[in-house]
Amino acid sequence: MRQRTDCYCNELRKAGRRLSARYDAALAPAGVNVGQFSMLRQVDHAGEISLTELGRRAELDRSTVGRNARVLVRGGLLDSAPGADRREATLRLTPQGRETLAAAFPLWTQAQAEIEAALGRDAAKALRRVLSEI
Amino acid sequence: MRQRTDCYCNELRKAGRRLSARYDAALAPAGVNVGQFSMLRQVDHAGEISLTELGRRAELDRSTVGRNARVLVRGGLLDSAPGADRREATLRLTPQGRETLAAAFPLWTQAQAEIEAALGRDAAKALRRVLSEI
DNA sequence: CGCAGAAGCGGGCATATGCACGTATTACGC
DNA sequence: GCGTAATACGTGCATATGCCCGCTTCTGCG
Repeated sequence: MRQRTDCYCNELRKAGRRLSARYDAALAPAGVNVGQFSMLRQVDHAGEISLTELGRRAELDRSTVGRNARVLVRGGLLDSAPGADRREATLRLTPQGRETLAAAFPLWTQAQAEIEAALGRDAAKALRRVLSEI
Repeated sequence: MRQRTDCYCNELRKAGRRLSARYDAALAPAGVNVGQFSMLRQVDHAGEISLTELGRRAELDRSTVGRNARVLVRGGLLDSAPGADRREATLRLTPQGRETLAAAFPLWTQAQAEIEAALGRDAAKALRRVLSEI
């Protein structure tokens, strides 16, 4: 029980916290965190999307998506409306959401570049590959 | 804004969710999740440790450690007592905590081995190295 | 057409995470 | 020795995450 072997999962989670903090700091001037930025991006890409579908794409529980979206709706970045299928709640970017995304994008790009530079191109590429296999 | 470049941070977070789910499932028979397991392990290793010190080692906010520990104290796996420095709250494993750790350890080892086998030794090693640099 | 089963949601419950603030205790310089 | 700083905590606030339950709406089959 006293072995000091590191837990892959714990290491991954720690790195996730560190990296999230870096991205959050980089995105702070735009007023969003990295999770919110990713959600805005995905909604932008889809144009209009239901919570369930967004959850599928983001690999998040639907209820999590619903709550995370609520924060952005409250903040005026997303608009939630019943879909054609009235069971669905569909999300769209508001004009303000579009502005925020536009403001956040270069900040995110910079953060991406910094990480890539710190790791090196090859290591960054390898990281992507390994993460996709987990 | 419509670029499809993946966000390193988001990929890392997603992998963290997936991997955590795997470890949590593996550890479920012991009644702990991967975060709790890691905390038990660290307390076991330290013997007795304050919240702040535990936070430093786990790279977690002290208040987070306090709340996470509370769950384990409530569950009878950890014991919380004031330290010699009466500002500090020190944690120790209870006998039940020791039992749980002993039960969880082989489950965790198995999960580790499965991940390592899935990624391959070298990739697993490379992953550790990259994660430590993030 | 009508009804059973499926699909989509919201909300409750529990845990995880970080920040800021207030309180208690200790350390240190004068 | 005293008072100021520093340190350790707990708690409130906000967000993140997943599971389960119950309600509404659709779908598809007889």
